[in-house]
Order: sequence, then structure tokens, then C-alpha cells
Amino acid sequence: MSKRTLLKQGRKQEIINAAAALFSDRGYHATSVRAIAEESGILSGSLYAHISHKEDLLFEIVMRSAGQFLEGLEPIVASVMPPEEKLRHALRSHLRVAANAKVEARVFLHEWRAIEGPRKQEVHDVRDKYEGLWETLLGEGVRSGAFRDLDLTFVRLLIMSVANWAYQWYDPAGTLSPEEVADHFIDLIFDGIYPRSGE
Amino acid sequence: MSKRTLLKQGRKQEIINAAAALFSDRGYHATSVRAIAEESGILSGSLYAHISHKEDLLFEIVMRSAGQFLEGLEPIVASVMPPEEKLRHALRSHLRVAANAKVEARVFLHEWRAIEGPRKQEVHDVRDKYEGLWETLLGEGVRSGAFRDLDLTFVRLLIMSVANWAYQWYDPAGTLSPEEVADHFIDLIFDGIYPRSGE
DNA sequence: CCTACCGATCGGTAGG
DNA sequence: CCTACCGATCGGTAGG
Repeated sequence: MSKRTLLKQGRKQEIINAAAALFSDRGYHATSVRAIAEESGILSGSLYAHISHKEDLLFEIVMRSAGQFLEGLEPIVASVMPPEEKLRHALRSHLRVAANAKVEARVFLHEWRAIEGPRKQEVHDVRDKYEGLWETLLGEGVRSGAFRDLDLTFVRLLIMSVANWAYQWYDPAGTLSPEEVADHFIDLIFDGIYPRSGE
Repeated sequence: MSKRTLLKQGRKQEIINAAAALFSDRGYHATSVRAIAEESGILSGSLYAHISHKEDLLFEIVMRSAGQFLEGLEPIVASVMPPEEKLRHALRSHLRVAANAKVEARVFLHEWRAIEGPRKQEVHDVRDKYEGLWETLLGEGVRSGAFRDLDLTFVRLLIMSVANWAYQWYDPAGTLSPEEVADHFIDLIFDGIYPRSGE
């Protein structure tokens, strides 16, 4: 790769980062291309040397973030750990991605609806794929008896609720690591909140 | 109230309903005042006989929806039921509101960030008030021993995650009532997913 | 990457 | 509630 290409790639990454921060903060439709350009230190017309449409930026951010979530979860589901451990590591992975790439994750979970046309289906597909991995993981747990004989849909929704709401409140700068937060929730979801008999 | 006032009120309600549906579907910033007017059967200029700013519509929808959630939860928290029953009724109430006024609830939970200026604080305040009621309810349960001695923050986040994510997937036209969905989740959260000893 | 600009659309207004 | 319109801003483009 030539130096020139490297520089160009670096600039494009800067633009994507600026766009991600703005989309996360104000939302896609409330962010103008001029604001993205200004944050990148160039003029709005110059943006179009790097992209063809404003929506390209949104699509790229969404698909990259989705890729990070998938890359984290796939090896866990494919592994030979017992279902309890898979579930624990799956939530750790999800919260790790949400913590390490917070603005992108927020855009992925919050702003993906703004994507229109044929790419809408691509985004739907990658979301379905991710949810499907969770369903597989939880289904194994129920079938193997590691989890109670539960309604799979409700368990999946419970976990996805926790996972997908985390970006609303989790502060990576706080005292708790994503792994600690994940373990807290997993313990809670495993044991419930009701006192055990004898306790 | 004169007949004329009644008619005017009715028209304004139509406009708010149209705006709520559009804001819920596309988002606040992606909805033009012309689209709201068209859906209401008038021209965009005529909208301003009923409102002063586009944001008035968003604010009204958000505060009404917040009011419904609060009205449902307040008497439950203030009641003398045991904490387990309060928790069950609280989630039922939340899901009932989310089901009966789905588009408004979605706007309340998803689009409130678009409100700017002094009203932003009002929206924050009403959100804090609602979350405070949940915290009170759960705190009673832990202190009275009805729930295990848990980290209150995590329990609240678990419940709020389930409650606030529900509008993403719950279909009021489906076979399950909001009460049934709430009871399913409450049973899950009480007992956990781990098999009980002896089971 | 900038200069200079395009047509379209935006939220909102004045006068009736 | 309509007609007729405003200035501002939008996403995007041509030529250098």
C-alpha cells in the first residue's frame, strides 16, 4: 500500500470517527455533513472526495460495529464450554464491545433505522445473525439441562434487554469493568432475586 | 367549553397523533412539518394555528407518555402490597402503557433527546422521577427481606432494561397480553434460569 | 482539498 | 385554514 493510500485511509477513518461521535450524540438526521466536515478539519465539499453519500458513513459505522459484536460472540458459541460459561462469556463479550467502541455501538443500536434502500436488508441480516447466535447459545443450555426448561424466547429477550440497554447507562470510565458488570448480571439472572429456601 | 373549542382540541389531538406516528416511525428529525400536516389533512402553514414550533409536538407527546407511566406506577408504589406483588404490578403497568400507547411510548423512550433548551430539563426530571419510583419499590423489597440482599443498582437496571426494551419487540396484536408478558418476566427474574436443587 | 455554487427542502410567517 | 412566500440550511456537484 502506498504512503498516499495510507494517508487517505487515515483521513477517512478520522471522518468516520467524527461522524460516529456526532451520530451518537445528536442522531443521524440531526447531524449535517457540514458538521462532520468541520469536526474533521475540512470543508463540506471536500468530504465527497472520500464518500459518495452521507449515508455511506452511517452504513460503515453500523456494519463495523456489528462486525465487532459478531467477532466476539462467534468463537464463544462455537466453543466447547458448558452453556453457563458460554452465557457468561457472551455477555462479557457484548459489554466489552459496547465499552471499547461506545459511540459506534450506540450508533449501531440506535441509529441503524436511518439506513434506507437495499442496504437496509444487509443491516437487518447482520442483526438477525447476531440474535440467532444468542438463540443458539441459549437453546443449547435449555436442551442440555444446564438451564431450567424455560420459554426460550423470554430468556433471549431478557438477556438481549440487558445487553442492548447497557449502552444507555454504562460508563467505561467508571470503576466497574465490562466483565464485572456482565458477571453481576449473569449471577442475578442465574439465581434470581428471590431468597433461596434456607437463606 | 364551547363547541368551537372542543373542535379545535379535537383537531390538535389529531395532529399530535399524526406526529406521534411519524416520530415513532422515522424519528423526529426525519419528519418534516409538511409530512405531519399532510397526515392531518391540512397544509403545513395551517399547522401553526395550533402550535408555535415543531418541537411543541414532540414535547407534548413525551410528557403525556411520561404522565401515563407515572400515573400507572405511583399508586402501586404507594400501596400496601408486599414487595413481590408491587414489583409484578409495576411491570404489568409499564407494559400495559407501552402496549396501549405504543407510538407515544416509543417516542418517549427513543426521541426525547431531540428536545432542547429549558424543556430538556423538564424531560430529564420526569424521567428521573419515574426511575426513582422503581428504585423506591426495589429498595423496599431488599430492605424488608422480600428480595435477596442484592446490589440495588443492578436489580433496577435489570428491570429497567426489560421494561425499556419491550417496545422494541412487543406486539400488542399478538397472543400475549401485557400482563402475561410481565408475569413471565417476573417469574424469570424471581427464580433465575438455573435449575433448582432437587429439580 | 478548496472555491463556488446548485436545486430542494427545511421550519416558520404575514395577510387574508 | 389557505395562499404565497421568507431566509436558512440541507446534501451534493463541477472545476480546479
